[in-house]
Amino acid sequence: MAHKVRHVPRLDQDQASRLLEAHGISPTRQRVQVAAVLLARPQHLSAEQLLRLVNADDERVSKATVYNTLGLFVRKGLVREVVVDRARVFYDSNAGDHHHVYDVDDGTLTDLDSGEIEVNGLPPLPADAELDGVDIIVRIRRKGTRS
Amino acid sequence: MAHKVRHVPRLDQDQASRLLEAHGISPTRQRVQVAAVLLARPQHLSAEQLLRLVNADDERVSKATVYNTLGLFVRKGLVREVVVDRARVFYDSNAGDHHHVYDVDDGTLTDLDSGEIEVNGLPPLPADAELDGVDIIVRIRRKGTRS
DNA sequence: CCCCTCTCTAGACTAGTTCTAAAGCGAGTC
DNA sequence: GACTCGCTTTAGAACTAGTCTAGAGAGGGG
Repeated sequence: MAHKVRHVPRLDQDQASRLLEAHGISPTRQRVQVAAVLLARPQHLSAEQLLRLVNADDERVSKATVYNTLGLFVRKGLVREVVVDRARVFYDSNAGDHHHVYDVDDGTLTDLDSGEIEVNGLPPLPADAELDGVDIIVRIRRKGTRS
Repeated sequence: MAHKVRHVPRLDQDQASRLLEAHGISPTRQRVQVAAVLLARPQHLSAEQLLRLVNADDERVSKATVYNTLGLFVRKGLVREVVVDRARVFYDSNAGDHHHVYDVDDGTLTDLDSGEIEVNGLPPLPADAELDGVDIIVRIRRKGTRS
């Protein structure tokens, strides 16, 4: 049992570093770890899941750093924040233009390619405002779970 | 200073009661108070704002009751819950089909008539699922506030 | 008047997130 | 190599929105 096992899929460090730099983020050890886990594949993770996953192997990144890092990644456009309900914020490793289907009953979030959906008739914005994004969340429920 | 002043716009009690009953909610004193304030006009209030407003005059409704009552109103379709960001859940006195513009900088929420906006290409749902709703939030930012 | 059910309440509790103050790190300079 | 400066990370405390609990109240039959 002495060999090192990685339980969590990760990008390799160089690849993660390059992604950070490409977004103007200086690649510290901790940021690279967080990015390596979150960006390993298309997925939606909460801050806490990510904290657990990052520290699941030998790494050590503090809670505060995970939160700071996620905030930074979002501001820099590397990942996307998806707010689905009161108690659930997900970080989406796919920052591209797409929307989500949220299953209210089991809490899962699924991507919706933005090619599949189309929005027309967005109103003109106030002159001093600019568009930050359009979030569409399609909420579904298992049949018969209405109160 | 001895006269009773109502600082907060409210529906009259009978009207509020009737609205509750029409949605299958038994009109207790507390529920009527909450409804009278929230439904007085089209608006978006957080649970805490509502708690303060309801108790601003002579009324007394506890925090737990305000939360329970809002949850009930949402389940019964009397009001709508709008989740815009991590720390902000609004209750919308307009439960009809419409969407929202959220100003990221000042935290205000504005209605978008659903006639103005149109969504096409919603994917087919899984067989055992039904649509709970489609939320569209257009996020705007004052120019030059990008980090 | 009693009982049963539903509702309300204060206040304790929880979870998720942010804050704080101190320590660590790394890139340039001498 | 040692010094400095600014940025980053850290542990843990603090904060906040919301939920839970256990007991009190209210109202409608019978």
